[in-house]
Amino acid sequence: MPASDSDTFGPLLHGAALAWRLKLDERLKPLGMSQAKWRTLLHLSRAQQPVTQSEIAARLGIEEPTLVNLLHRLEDAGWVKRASAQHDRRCKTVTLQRQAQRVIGRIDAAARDLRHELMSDIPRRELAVCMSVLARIREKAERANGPVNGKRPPTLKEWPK
Amino acid sequence: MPASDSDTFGPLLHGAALAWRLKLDERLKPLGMSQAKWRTLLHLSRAQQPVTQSEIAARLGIEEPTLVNLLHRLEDAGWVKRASAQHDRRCKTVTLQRQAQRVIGRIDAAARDLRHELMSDIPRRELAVCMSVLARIREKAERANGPVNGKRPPTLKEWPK
DNA sequence: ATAAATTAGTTAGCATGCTAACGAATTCCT
DNA sequence: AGGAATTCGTTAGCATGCTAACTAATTTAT
Repeated sequence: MPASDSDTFGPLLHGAALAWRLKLDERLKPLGMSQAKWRTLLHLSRAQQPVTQSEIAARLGIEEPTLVNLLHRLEDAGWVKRASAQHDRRCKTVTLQRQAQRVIGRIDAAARDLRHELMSDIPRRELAVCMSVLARIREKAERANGPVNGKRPPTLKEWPK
Repeated sequence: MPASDSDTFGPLLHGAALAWRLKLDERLKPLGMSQAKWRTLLHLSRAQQPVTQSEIAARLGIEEPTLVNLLHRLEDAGWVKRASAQHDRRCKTVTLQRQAQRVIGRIDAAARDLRHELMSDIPRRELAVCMSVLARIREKAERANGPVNGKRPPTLKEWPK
């Protein structure tokens, strides 16, 4: 079933992304997990060194406040622990709890299964084309003559009045 | 710049969708608009007949409660008005306000411009392949052996205790 | 005719994302 | 040394999506 003309690119893109996330969330829910949380844990489990919040945010491609929120939920549920770093008291290091290390394999498996189900019968070539298109679009959307000033406007405190 | 192997499909898909939405929101913000609101208005402006909420939700591919929320904001901002339908007192019809009809052209233009900027230099063939891949993935993610029971569980009231 | 089922919309509560603005700590520059 | 700038994490407030559970109205079936 080819994508019809009435199905324009924008909605199709958003719809596919949303449907994927919801389906994964549905599968992970019995494990007390969700996509965003899982991606975070996955990154932590791969890191050899202790990791700071800004590193995680950068790696996941989300903003710091978003991550703070996410970590709150992960911490409340006992998946991770935060501690102040000694070398720099601004930083906090985030580490996996025991429980998380034990369960993470099963969670990864569920995510891998879904990925396989969704993409396995799509020819390699088509997938490659699709990815390159998406990469170009994301690239442009992230640049695309944004607000004229590349720099953020000064904070109120800097211009006190 | 081809999508690298390290950029796996999932994050790429979500990233592209998010980046697109944020960029459009950024452009529409000066007009007091956003992607979700604009899609809703667009549908209303195309409809010849008065439209009910469930029709809109179905057309936009979102759930009813999501739409209720959206309409609240649109109504508060004076873009649309809701009224009870005569033929069926359960229904409400949603109509565009004057103000909306006047501005909607400019909003569409902004959305069209962005679409053009993001996709214009991508070859037609590649776009078609990408869309067909996305359609297949969305399709499967929406079905993909969900919760075993195709029917929703009964409400508490139906099984009073 | 009436009890049961369905449909339309709502409310409540959550998840995931954002920007703006801020405090505390560190680094940089003179 | 000391003020300015930067960096890290936070809070507050919003937007967009979801599911669960509800009320009110209508339709269906007995």
